[in-house]
Amino acid sequence: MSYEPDWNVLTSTCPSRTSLARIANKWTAMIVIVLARGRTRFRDLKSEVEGISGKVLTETLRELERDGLVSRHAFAEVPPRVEYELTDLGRTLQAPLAALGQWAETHIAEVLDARERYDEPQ
Amino acid sequence: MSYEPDWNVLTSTCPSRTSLARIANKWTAMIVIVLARGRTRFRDLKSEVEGISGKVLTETLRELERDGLVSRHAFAEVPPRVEYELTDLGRTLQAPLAALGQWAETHIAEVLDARERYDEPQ
DNA sequence: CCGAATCCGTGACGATACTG
DNA sequence: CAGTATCGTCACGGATTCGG
Repeated sequence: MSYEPDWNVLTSTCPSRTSLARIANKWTAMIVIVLARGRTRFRDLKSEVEGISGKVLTETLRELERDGLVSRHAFAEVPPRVEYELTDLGRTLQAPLAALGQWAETHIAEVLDARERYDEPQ
Repeated sequence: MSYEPDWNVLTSTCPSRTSLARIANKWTAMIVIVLARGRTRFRDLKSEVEGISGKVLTETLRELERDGLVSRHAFAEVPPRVEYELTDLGRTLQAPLAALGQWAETHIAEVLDARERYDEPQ
């Protein structure tokens, strides 16, 4: 669990970059932000992360499950019910990704101003 | 500068989501991590962010400049020299994105273990 | 030579239809 | 309801060329 300085995301062949690619992603950020509130069913996740398609939600959840960040709980019912929740490892991502979401919301006014200035040089 | 609760990255039409999409990105994260060390020229940026193509680096820097996170300084020399640095706004992103990079490096062993378990169920 | 534009292939993403 | 499958589109990303 100690920090391993040999791993460097800036090195193209370093495995840590594959992990960065997964977590530095808008869908991942939004899904983790919602899952931070607690165990959530697929359907609710889909409606809370507005605009995500079922396909992309499924794929992203699979990758997060594969990386050990999310656990999947399926119930043998009709209609089916599947719930997802953050693992202990996933919960360590909660704060960093919530910070990104907060940043976007807090600084969007400055960003929009900058875009205006950039888009109309005159 | 106060937090504006009307802005919500989970809402598909909220402008803050476009900002999240830009910052929750692996290339953005790596570029900001390198720029955090100080003003850097294009060529050095390209070699420090291993594996990034010139095209993607140019495009990402343009978008970061447009969003007011990075400033561009071009010199009329031969060969050309262009330097990039974080703006004040961009520096507020330094900590959150460095945290993501740190997370990837710190937890990669656990992630790799999880992948192994997921990929060979037996 | 460095920075950026151009060309083009691949893969991500969304929409729809269908199954258990 | 929770996927899976298929397809069409389009942005991302790499290789190459251009410009200064």
